Amino acid sequence: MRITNAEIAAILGEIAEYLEMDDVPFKPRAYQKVADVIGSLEEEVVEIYKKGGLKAIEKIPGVGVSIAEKIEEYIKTGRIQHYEELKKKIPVDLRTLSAVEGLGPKKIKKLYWELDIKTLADLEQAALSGALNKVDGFGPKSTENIIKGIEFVKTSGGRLVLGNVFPAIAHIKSELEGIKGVEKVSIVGSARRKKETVGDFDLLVVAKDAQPVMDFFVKMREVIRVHAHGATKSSVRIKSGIDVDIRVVSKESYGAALVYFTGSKAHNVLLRQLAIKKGLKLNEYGLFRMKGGKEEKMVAGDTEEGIYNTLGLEYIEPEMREDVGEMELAQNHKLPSLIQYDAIKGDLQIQTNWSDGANTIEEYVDAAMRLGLEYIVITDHTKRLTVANGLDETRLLEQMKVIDGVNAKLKKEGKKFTVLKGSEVDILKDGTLDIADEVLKQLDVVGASVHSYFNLSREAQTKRIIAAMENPHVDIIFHPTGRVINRRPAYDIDIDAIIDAAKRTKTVLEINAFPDRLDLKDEYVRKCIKAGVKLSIDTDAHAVAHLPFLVWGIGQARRGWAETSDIINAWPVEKMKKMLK
DNA sequence: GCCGTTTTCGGCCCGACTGTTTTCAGTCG
Repeated sequence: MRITNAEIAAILGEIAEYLEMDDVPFKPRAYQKVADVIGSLEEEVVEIYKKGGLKAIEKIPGVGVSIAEKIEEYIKTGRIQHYEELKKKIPVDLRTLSAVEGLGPKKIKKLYWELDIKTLADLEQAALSGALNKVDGFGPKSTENIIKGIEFVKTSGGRLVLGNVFPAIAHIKSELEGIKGVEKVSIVGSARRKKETVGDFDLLVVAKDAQPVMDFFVKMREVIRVHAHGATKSSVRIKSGIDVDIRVVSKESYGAALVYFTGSKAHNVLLRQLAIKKGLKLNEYGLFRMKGGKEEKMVAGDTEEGIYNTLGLEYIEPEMREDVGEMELAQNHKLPSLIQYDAIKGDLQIQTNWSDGANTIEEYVDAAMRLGLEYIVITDHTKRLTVANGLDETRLLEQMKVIDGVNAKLKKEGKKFTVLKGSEVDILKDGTLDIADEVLKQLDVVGASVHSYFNLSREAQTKRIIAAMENPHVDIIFHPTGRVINRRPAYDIDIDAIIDAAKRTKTVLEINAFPDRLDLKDEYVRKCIKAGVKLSIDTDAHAVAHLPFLVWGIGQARRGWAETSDIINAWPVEKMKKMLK
């Protein structure tokens, strides 16, 4: 069983919480910081250790001698003595108890000492029996909130897929925009950074008078619970099970507030530290020049650009604000120029009712034209995928003739839109394909993907996919890692070997834009770009309603620092066709 | 416990809201 980064991050995070319980100064932050870094690290810590030993571990940002030794200890022995000792002292299910809203390390410690509460079940019993009420600092209100918090931990738990819950927040945004006196409403937080999953939504509102906004917000029809209802800040849970936080600021502070509430937290900490170095102070109201410990003058605040520029930085796009090296690039004015949200010219993966899609080729053409695309590629499943009514060679050839007909009609009507011929060919267990080469070579775009034998060994799975890339007609590997967020992990593959092979065979790797796929994920996108491997952004639409999913794929590409030159379907179609095999 | 173009010692990001404490700690983002 491999030791994962998530596992190491979780333990370091728990150490931070234990230290917090004892009011240890500064160490909790050091541990928490490393936990965050490792939680979002590209490379497996185990691999880093295998390659470079203890010294390599120490090179991870935030890791010094002491934490590096603890990580080594964990890799070698499967446990960390220091952690075991902390846990022995207060043997509680820290992870689960911390997940209860309003419960932090101090309260967890207190409840353990006073009532011997170790688990969520203990906590629930104490809350329901009224025992909780009698503990100093816990009143009836706390008990009530804890009962609700326990319910949420039990039923939901975890983050939701951004693309799936986004419509709910978009609706709330438009409702708020209708309130008199509201000048602007922005969706901020991880949703603005286009993280693939979100724990909550954050909204920023510019309005002269905050009270009417607060009152409207907590009384909206979709609200099922109000966590907080303050003068400028409120927080609720809505019917789709997600929390929404709102904050009202004045126009002068809009840029500072955007920066602050967009995050990430780690990115903000870096900005603040930079401000201090320059004798400034940054908060959600603005950037201030300091004198004798007091704010002397606001030097920026109404725009994000103003904040970044005054700090000597190039403007950093939200999708890059993750403390993964963007600050240094911004200081040196070397940020990549990210692909724009309107840059995609055609969709390279679409399933029609020839296989398991819901709509006809013509219906996709209409919908794609309305969205401003210039072309689409029809890529129905092939014969091995019988459940999807996959096409064999005969039906595929037949479909090509139909597409010729559609194009002729478009031309006759004077429409500048093209339908390209493609396929989503199945990669069989041994890496061969389920459609003959002489048919594949007649297609404009051949995508190949894995839909079976997800559990092959890393070696066999990697070899299988590379074999498909070596086929002279395979242009793109669709959803290269096969993960489905919150449902299924990626197949076990050696991603570096896949990327090397893609480079060597001039095969494109897909960024599948379907909200719960987003496959490749952001860190692999960055790896591809570093390696010079080209990418495509495709919806994998199974209905015309899925075509707008492009936005999630573009978001993921931007999180991977992709530029227009990296994404083949952002190029003129002729240039793209020339690049394909 | 970590870190360094103000430092190898002495710092370490900042503010709102809640609940219960009669003046503020804890939690959250």
